[in-house]
Amino acid sequence: MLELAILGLLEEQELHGYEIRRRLREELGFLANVSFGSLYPALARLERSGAVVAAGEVASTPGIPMTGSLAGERAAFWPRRGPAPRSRRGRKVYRITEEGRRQFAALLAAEPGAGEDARSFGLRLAFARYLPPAARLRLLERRRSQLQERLEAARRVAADHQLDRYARSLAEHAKESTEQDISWLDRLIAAERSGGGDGVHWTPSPAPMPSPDPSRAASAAPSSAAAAAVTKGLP
Amino acid sequence: MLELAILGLLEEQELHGYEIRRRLREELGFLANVSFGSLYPALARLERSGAVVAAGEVASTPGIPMTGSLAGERAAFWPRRGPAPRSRRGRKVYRITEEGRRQFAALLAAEPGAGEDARSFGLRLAFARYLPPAARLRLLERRRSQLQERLEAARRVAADHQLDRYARSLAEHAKESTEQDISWLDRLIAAERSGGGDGVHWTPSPAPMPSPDPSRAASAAPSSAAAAAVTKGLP
DNA sequence: GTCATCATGTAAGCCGTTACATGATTGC
DNA sequence: GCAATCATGTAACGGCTTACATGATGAC
Repeated sequence: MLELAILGLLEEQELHGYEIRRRLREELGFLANVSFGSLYPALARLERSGAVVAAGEVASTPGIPMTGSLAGERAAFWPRRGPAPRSRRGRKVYRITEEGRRQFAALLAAEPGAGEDARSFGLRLAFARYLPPAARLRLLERRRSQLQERLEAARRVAADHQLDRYARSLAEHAKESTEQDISWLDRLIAAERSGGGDGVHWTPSPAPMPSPDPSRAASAAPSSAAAAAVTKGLP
Repeated sequence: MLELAILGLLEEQELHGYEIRRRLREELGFLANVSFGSLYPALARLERSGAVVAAGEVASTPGIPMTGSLAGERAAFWPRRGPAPRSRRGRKVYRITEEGRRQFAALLAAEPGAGEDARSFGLRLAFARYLPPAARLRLLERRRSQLQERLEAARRVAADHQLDRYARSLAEHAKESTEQDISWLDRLIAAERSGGGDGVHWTPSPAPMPSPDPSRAASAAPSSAAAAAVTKGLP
């Protein structure tokens, strides 16, 4: 989960840990309170598995040899957006690798058996543009059928006469918001079926991206995949 | 959390582990997939801490001495509701104690600093009838202010032009459902303020309940505090 | 010079999950 | 007798949180 979110953010641009956390908090509503205690170890894992590299290390991609000037090398990887970097030491800017893109695509497309909650779905939807249209549709429909089941359960509960006012109100509210979630999904699915074939919204994730062009970090970014809390899950 | 849910269910009637899990799944939408691997250890902890006792053991409440016939003693604690008990061995029927009621009241009233998510709130609301009116109001208002903050964050995100269609849709949906949650809460708060003072809905939890009357298990129960998933949290 | 913020990390521990192991009861 | 369901538990492990430790930079 965290890995997926991190890789998704890094698909767009290079970032350092602190900044990743800020985006997680401010832009993705779910995962709002990931702490450094889980973020940094996650980054370390990703680095060990070869999914990301810390800036300055040009990975094993040949063609861009190190100059020998570490400082110069690192300077080239400072994030360009935002106010000029203020602190320039201690920051470890991470970049996603080909292997990382592969992992990202795999995580994104993974169809988790039972453990798909709203956070997981929301996260995947936020990065849905990296998903091939068919997988996107499956994601939406899988979610829809889960919500449908939940709706039926909610209806059963709400039908219980014996609930006190609080439990009843809770049950009815649950029923109603599930209904609204479903109709939202239905709109998304319809849009996907009709206009979806245009391919406009598919940025193939494991794209051939042979030379890690530094200018990409500065210019690419259709902005962060942001999207606040669908989840009632967190604060 | 789990402890709170278990104690809440046991406030109403005696139950054995398997049945507790069934209710958790079917009636409380959150906590839908607690597994035995967490449920049984939780029950064991509660038993060790004196919050619950297994049927047959009359706790340290004097006045109802053991007859010596264990089988007879246990028979008196089979749950009376539902179809006649089919399997009659291996079941450990738990009953809440005075100490358990104390713990329940404490857990229910606890004001968790930051870690209050929808599950936690939903659970507390489901058992809100055990909360004194003032605490109930605080619970609702605390939740409202959290949602208010979330709404503002969601608005900021939704205002971002650069979102792709999926992230945008997600952000807008999040904004709208948060708005609806807030207006639902506002209705609850209003109801609480006006009609709330009647005391009708307060069953003081740590009530004096000196002799554990077996008939209570059969007759009391204003039904389980049930209420399905407010949480988008789980399946 | 000191405070707030930025920035990275480690250690302990909680809470829960999956998977495994066991056995009784009922229906066929 | 066998399978399904009911019923209880243990063991290993995973992920995330809290709390702690450290230090650079910039503002005042």
